[in-house]
Amino acid sequence: MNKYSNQTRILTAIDCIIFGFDGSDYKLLLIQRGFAPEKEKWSLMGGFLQSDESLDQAANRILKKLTGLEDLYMEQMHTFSKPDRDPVERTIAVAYVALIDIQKYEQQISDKFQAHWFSMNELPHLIFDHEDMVEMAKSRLRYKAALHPILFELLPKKFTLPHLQAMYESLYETKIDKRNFTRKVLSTNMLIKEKDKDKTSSKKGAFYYSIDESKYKDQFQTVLNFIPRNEIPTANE
Amino acid sequence: MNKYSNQTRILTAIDCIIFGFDGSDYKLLLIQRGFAPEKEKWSLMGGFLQSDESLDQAANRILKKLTGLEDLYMEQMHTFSKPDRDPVERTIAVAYVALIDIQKYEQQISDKFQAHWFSMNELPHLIFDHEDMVEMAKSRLRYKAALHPILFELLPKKFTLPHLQAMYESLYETKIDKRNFTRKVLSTNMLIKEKDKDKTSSKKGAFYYSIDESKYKDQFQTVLNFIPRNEIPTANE
DNA sequence: TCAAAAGTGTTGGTTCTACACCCATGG
DNA sequence: CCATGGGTGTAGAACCAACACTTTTGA
Repeated sequence: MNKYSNQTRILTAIDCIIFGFDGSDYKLLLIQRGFAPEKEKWSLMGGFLQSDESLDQAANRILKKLTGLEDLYMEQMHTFSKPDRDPVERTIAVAYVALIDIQKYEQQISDKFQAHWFSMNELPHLIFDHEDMVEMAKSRLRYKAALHPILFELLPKKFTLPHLQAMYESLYETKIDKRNFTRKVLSTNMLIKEKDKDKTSSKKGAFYYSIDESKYKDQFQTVLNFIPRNEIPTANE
Repeated sequence: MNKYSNQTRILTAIDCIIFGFDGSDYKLLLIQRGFAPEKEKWSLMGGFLQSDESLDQAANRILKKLTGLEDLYMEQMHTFSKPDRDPVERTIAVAYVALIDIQKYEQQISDKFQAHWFSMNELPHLIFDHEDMVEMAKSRLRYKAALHPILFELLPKKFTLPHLQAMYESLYETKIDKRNFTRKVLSTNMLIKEKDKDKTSSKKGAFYYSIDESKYKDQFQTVLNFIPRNEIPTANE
């Protein structure tokens, strides 16, 4: 097999920005780095691309190893490449964004790995350019969630309308009228009303809803409008 | 300097999908590959990432070398990584999308390089996974252009409203009502009406317009609606 | 003089936002 | 029995899509 000559071969890392929502705050799943440099500092979950796998495979491998979870919503976000971004050795990093249901994660594993959920507004300092990655991921999430029902990936199987609304209000740091919000959300027909109620946050209790998976998939790419127009953010990057 | 051990170091390529619009058709700028394998086959403009540059720098370097153009609209799209995508040697490829004004390109160079504009619907076979890249780029362009005034990057300094409308109609393969279209476009205040007319495509002639750069930049990230709702495509990827 | 493309307003339907009160219940 | 959060309808404004005729002028 011929080879390209006189070209630079470098390391490719994969870093995962993992979002969760606990009912009132957005969270990021971070780990304490187990090796030098920056040992014990907090970082995104990451690893190196191996010779026989694609980036998607690598991202799934890494996420499974560190959280035990598979088949998550995950997509490639951006490749970071400043020559000095890793002081050890030239490395480019492909950032992936995953959205996961915190409850599922907590059932799956507890502290097998030194992973920890941090509130978005109480993040520790992160190594390398991981803070840049997080910023871009937040901005992309805000952009995308304004147009597509992507935040549903963060929800547990059963959730309430107030829970859903809190998720949008928190992401956009705004208040939304609950009558308008309910009407818009239900008009998509993506939600199925359950018979039971969540009584943990009020005496009256709020009905649970679940996702109608087939309608959800159909409509995933359609452009929605859950957020009032003037709250739509100023796009990605 | 310590190094990470036992990790795979691989080549990183940059490939550029370069869109143009000639007044009636979308075009892609392709080159005939000058080295084996697949010598003389058509391919996207590409090159390898060097040790001292970022991906953005590399993409600009490659584009300048091959077209002579600088300061183009260009953004990173996606990183392709199937292990066997390049039969010579494991290589990941970061695809960039550029939008350029064909007229500017034609002034700048002619055939210094074996580059050629192909109509989107008459593309030759491309090497490796370049056809996948083109498909993704088309789909992303359709998605993004439905929401942001990004197609303006394809226009010459002076253009007419029928020209602009043809650009949208061609991308979405649809007819748009010219009264509604004109009203929407002008209501953004991004266009400046010139005093002269383009008489090449009608006897009456159509007034030239140009971009109000500052308003364009302000509004680049706002969500527009030039395309009727039911023509908006089904999103990226 | 006529063919061919440019330019221009209105109306009806839909969608959006703003807004306030009653309901159910656990304590 | 009352405090707390859940649930629901309407009206006015804004926006959108559909629609047809007049203008200009080179050939």
